[in-house]
Amino acid sequence: MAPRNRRREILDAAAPVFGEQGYERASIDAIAALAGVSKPTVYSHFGGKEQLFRESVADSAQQQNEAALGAVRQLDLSAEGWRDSLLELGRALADCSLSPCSVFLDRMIAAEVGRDPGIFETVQTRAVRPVQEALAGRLAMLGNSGHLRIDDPIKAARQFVVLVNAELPGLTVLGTQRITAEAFDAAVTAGVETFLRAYAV
Amino acid sequence: MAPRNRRREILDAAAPVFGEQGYERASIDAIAALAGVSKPTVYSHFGGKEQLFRESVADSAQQQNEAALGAVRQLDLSAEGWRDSLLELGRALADCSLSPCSVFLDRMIAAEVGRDPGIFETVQTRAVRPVQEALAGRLAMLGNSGHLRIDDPIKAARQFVVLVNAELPGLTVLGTQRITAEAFDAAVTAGVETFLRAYAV
Amino acid sequence: MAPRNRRREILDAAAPVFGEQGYERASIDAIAALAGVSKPTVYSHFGGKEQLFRESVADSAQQQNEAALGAVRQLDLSAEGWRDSLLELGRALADCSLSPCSVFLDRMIAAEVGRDPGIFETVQTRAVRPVQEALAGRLAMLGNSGHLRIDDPIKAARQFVVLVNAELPGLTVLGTQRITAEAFDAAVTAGVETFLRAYAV
Amino acid sequence: MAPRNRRREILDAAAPVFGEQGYERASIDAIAALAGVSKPTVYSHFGGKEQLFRESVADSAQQQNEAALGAVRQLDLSAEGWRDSLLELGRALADCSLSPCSVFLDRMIAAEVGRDPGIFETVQTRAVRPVQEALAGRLAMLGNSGHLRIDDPIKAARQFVVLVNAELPGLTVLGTQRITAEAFDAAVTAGVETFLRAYAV
DNA sequence: TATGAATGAGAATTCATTCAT
DNA sequence: CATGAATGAATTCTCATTCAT
Repeated sequence: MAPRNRRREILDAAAPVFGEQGYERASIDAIAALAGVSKPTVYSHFGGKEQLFRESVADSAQQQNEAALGAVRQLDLSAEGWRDSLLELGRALADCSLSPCSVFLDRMIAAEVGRDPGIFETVQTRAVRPVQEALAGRLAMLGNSGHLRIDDPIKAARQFVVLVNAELPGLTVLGTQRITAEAFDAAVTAGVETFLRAYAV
Repeated sequence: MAPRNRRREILDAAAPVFGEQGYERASIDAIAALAGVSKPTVYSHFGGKEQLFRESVADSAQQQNEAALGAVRQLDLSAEGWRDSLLELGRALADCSLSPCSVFLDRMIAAEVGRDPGIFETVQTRAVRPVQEALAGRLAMLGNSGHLRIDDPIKAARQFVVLVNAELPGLTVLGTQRITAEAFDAAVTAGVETFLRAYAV
Repeated sequence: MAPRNRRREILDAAAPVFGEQGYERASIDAIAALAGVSKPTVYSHFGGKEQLFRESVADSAQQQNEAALGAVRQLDLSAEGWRDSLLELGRALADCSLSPCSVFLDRMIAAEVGRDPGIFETVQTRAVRPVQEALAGRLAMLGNSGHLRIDDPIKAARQFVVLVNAELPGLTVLGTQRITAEAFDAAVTAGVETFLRAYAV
Repeated sequence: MAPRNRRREILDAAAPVFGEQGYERASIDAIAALAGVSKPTVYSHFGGKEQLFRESVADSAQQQNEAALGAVRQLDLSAEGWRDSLLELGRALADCSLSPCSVFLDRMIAAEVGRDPGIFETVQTRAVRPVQEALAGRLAMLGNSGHLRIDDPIKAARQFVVLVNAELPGLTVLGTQRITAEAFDAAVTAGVETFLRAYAV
């Protein structure tokens, strides 16, 4: 009844539809139906499919950002806890990568970057870089504490992320298949261990 | 006149069209026109758009496979040469990842894996795994020679690949933008160095 | 603040929008925006697009009527002045035909008479016939004074009008293009002269 | 069965639909249905609504041209017959003006000239001017034979046409209503007589 | 086998019109 | 009264796919 936040409802419907069907196959009809509104309402709020798509990507990037940033901020820098906490951070970031939101983003930017290069920049700016920089900052602190040997914190952060995620695309068929907790843990641990072998003092 | 290899001509036309436009936007008309044949000819050879797409993906995966396998086979295992050669292999694999063929595959898989998970398996089987296994074999040999400490060769191979490619998507906007030779070299070198820090004896 | 004459404001906005875009293309949105009111206000005042259109046509016909009637009333019937004055009247009527209001009416009638024959009758009753009758009356007086040989005043009036306007549609592309004063004068004069050759005693 | 001339069939269907409904209201659906073909066939033959419209107008102008030119060519220039023949020509031209084809053209150019000024020029070039010039030629011959006093043949031709048609729009509600033969004859005769009073020697 | 011509199904988008406030 | 928000219906256009030749 209460027509509270149509915009929010439409965005929440757009993300999974775009994510599952892709930009072209996704129909405004389907998004409107899932949002429980009519097609013209979508148009009056977003202007058109392309704009809705861009806003949906930006919105998902924002959510992605917040989730990942939260994880990074919880990294324990203490001498006793940092190793376990780094593994935990690896798990959290890998979990973020498997979230519907992130799977959606990955698929969309891969598929649509040719048509609209702007979305790549959007996602980089809103989600990837902030997380990378936050993570780089933490790694630098671990460097300063003498726990890690960090020459270039941004590079190290990027490598941490790719190592942690190295096996997941293959195991989850790009996020479309479930995975056991054990397999997940093993994959993340393998990445973190290699990172530590390369960077630990 | 001589309709020698219609099939080959159509596949060669399909890859760039699918690669640039994506599955949905690519039209059989465009592919037929680029191949210099008429639409029904495409249908008589491939049955339909979906099948043509699958065969195009498989075909590109095959090419991708051959290029990458060639690079792996040239890895020099000698005591004097293996380090430089490993860096060279990193460059070659990263170069493969930026080839139109590979960019095409990445985009297609990302876009269509939801609709047809089979293509992921196709590409894994035809391109990713053979290369991974070949690379794993070489790394194992370097382990046996005492140059590297390789516990799980497949895992090491996967990590080598992700480290080598870690920076490239960001630098090239997923393969859509050119990059200077210096930037390319620096990115690859950073990956190989980290790999060596983690794995070298 | 004072919502004095909403009705008038909407009619004044409707005429140019209908005139420039045509019935179908004209949107209530555009009219409401130009009038500075909201869409439902238009509906509460006029009931719907069709009715608004009819009222707009009737309103324009009224204005057209008044302008043309004014010109006819100024015809000088004196022995010395009637010839020059008749030419002047030709100019005035031709000028009316080129007014935005008249161009609007012509376009609307042509476009919509099939859908709503009533608007033709409206315009005939409110604009065409009153002018024709007034002009017929004046021509009859010139007949009575022995200056013209008028058998059927209404017919003569109609012929006067068509002769005076004979060249204008072609020269102005149905009122959409400007025309020089010389070309205008020559066109009107040619019509009046032929009228006089046919009707002058 | 025999898919002889789709193009012709579509044009023959387009004219009445555009003529009765106007450009905007006319739907490709309706035209396709009347032509007995499917929508995409219309698109493959004409590219789009706008182009179909232009071709339809040009086609109607051509038909209009041929009918009217035929009438003009039959004008009898002999001393005994020219007066009766001129009246007959008036009837023929007036009849042309009431043909569905001509009514269509008049409505379309009036309604759409603002949106697409090109159609006005098309109709002028293909239908109006050729007829005007042919008629002007004939009137000039009657001038040379000493039957008429023709100063400017083109002007005379234009005036002949407007005089002959002066009453018809009003009587037929712009060609949408039938008219008795008597009324038609009286209207045409009135126009021709006035023309003769102005131009006969 | 190759093709020109045709089509059925479906997509984005727009707009007159109506409620709830 | 005036309005912001919402919708049902309709329209143009595209495309994969199929016959008849």
